[in-house]
Amino acid sequence: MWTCIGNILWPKRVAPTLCYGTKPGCLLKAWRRQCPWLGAAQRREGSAGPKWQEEKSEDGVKWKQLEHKGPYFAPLYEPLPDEVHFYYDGNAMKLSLAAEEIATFYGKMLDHEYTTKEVFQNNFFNDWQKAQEMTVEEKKIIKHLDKCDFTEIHKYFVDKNEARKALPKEEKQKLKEEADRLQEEFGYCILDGHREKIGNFKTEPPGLFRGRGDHPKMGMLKKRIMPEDVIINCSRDSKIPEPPPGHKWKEVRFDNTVTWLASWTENIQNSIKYIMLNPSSKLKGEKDWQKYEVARRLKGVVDKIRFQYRFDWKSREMRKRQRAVALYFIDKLALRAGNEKEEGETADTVGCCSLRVEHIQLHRELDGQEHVVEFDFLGKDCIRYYNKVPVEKPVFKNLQLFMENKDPGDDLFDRLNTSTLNKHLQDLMDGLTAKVFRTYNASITLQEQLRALTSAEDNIAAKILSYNRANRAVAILCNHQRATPKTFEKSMQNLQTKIDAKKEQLAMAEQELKRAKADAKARKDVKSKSNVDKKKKLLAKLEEQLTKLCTQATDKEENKQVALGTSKLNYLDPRISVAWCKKFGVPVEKIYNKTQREKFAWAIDMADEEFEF
DNA sequence: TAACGAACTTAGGATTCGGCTG
DNA sequence: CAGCCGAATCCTAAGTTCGTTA
Repeated sequence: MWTCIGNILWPKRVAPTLCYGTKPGCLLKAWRRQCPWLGAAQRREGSAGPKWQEEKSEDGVKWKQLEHKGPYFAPLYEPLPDEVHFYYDGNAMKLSLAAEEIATFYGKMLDHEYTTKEVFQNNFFNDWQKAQEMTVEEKKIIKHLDKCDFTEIHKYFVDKNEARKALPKEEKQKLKEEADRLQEEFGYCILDGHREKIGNFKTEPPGLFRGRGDHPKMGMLKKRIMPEDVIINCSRDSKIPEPPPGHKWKEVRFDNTVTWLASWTENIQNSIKYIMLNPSSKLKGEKDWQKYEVARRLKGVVDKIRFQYRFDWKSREMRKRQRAVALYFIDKLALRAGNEKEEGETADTVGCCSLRVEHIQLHRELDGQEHVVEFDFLGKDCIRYYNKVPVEKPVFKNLQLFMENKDPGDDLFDRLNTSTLNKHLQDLMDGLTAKVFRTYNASITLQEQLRALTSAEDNIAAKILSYNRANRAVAILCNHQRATPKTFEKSMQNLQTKIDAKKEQLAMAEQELKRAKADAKARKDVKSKSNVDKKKKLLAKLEEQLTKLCTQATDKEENKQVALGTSKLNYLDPRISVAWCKKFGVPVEKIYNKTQREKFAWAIDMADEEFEF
């Protein structure tokens, strides 16, 4: 009934239908009822009775006990050796400690494209010149960035890196052991009696802010986090973490309605950063499970919702029409919700609700298709979304209406925002928000594609290729892109060389077969006949190897700019993959690596081959 | 109801690892 | 054994969502 994964007992094969159709909150309760270390086992020990369980199901409570060591702080800045100089206007200049540290941030990045951007340079220079970073004298001298010469600093760090790489084995081993020791000391916490891995146990080191895309704040100084900036969260009765010697925490609090262990406010966007648990933890696993259960509930009502929004395309109310068209995009194209963003604070990116007129173009007819919408905008992380989509006629007509008398920079959906959209979705299904559609459509697509692409008689390699294709279909739907790997051309060439070599071998084998056949015909003895068979077999083997290489090449080419990891990690119900593995005899290790197996431990244990999303 | 803040998930690029090859 | 390459891991930015406040 129960099974131990890592150091946690999980319910074995919780029937997925058990919680189907209930509120998200009920999932947790069902889990708790069945999870021994949350319920029965504790009671048996007599340490906690029903009262404990009651407390546990208290609204918003995430844990009962939390103990940890606090975050790890990287060592302070080490000044440059005397022979490494910074030059201003051709003259060597010894900088104050603070100013020098910031100079090294820039120097280290010299061969990065960032440092060629004007915004980056200006932001850096502005922050560098601030009083608390540069002394008055330094500020008097250092007036222009283009007179600053960081090349010696840059070289120093490049050399240092090389030296580290060239270190003898034992030295490297020592460094590794030290890192392991840190992981051991700071990398875990005790949550409700179980040792759980922390996701990010180090505070973020200082440096220059690297925003994505055209970020107005790129190059600004990201300050060093000190214990005095950090809030610790743990249980009241636990051993309170010790701040580093000579320091104090900003605050120690005991809030069991949140999941973070420590937090601080970051100085670029003034937002809060958190130390949280690793995805392998029960806390995160449970959350993940819930997420997919909500998506599965959407499966039950999605037809109704689709009918409803089609109906709303004809509504008298503009508000409703816009909502219905937006929802159609979110559903059909898996667009993100698209919150409004503060102008000038971040890069100019949009999602569905924040689309502007300039982001779409309408074509009554395009490439032989009717009512085509051409999307072209920058989404999350400044990744371009470009797509030409034939839409249903009422959608097309509505879009024309929404765009009437508007400037390119105006909102397409001017009567809509994410909050009103989500409010509406909440009415359609408990727990439904815009992002659930992405999860649902991703997972259902994987399931359908796997069904369509997998043949039971295929070998393992072919099955994995099918899996990757299904995975890729989802990644394309969700627009998960990556920069073409730097080594792509080269590795593609290598593969091509292999293919060519194989072809040559094949041609040779063919000739040999021909010769063997002729020989057999002439001699008509057993030996020459068996030789023909041998050559035939060799030929078949080579042919198989060639097709394998060719599929590999196709796979690689198709994957050039597609990132499979994001959907695998965040959108695909792992139980679909696990069930597929079991059904087709594919070892789960072929699909999930070690980290992924840890994250999806709950699903690997729970799903049998019958599982259906 | 808009603005803000908090908490959490999702994201791609950078860095490191580890196995293979010449 | 160095040097290369793809995979794994690390890193932290950038989203979504929801609750609170003015």
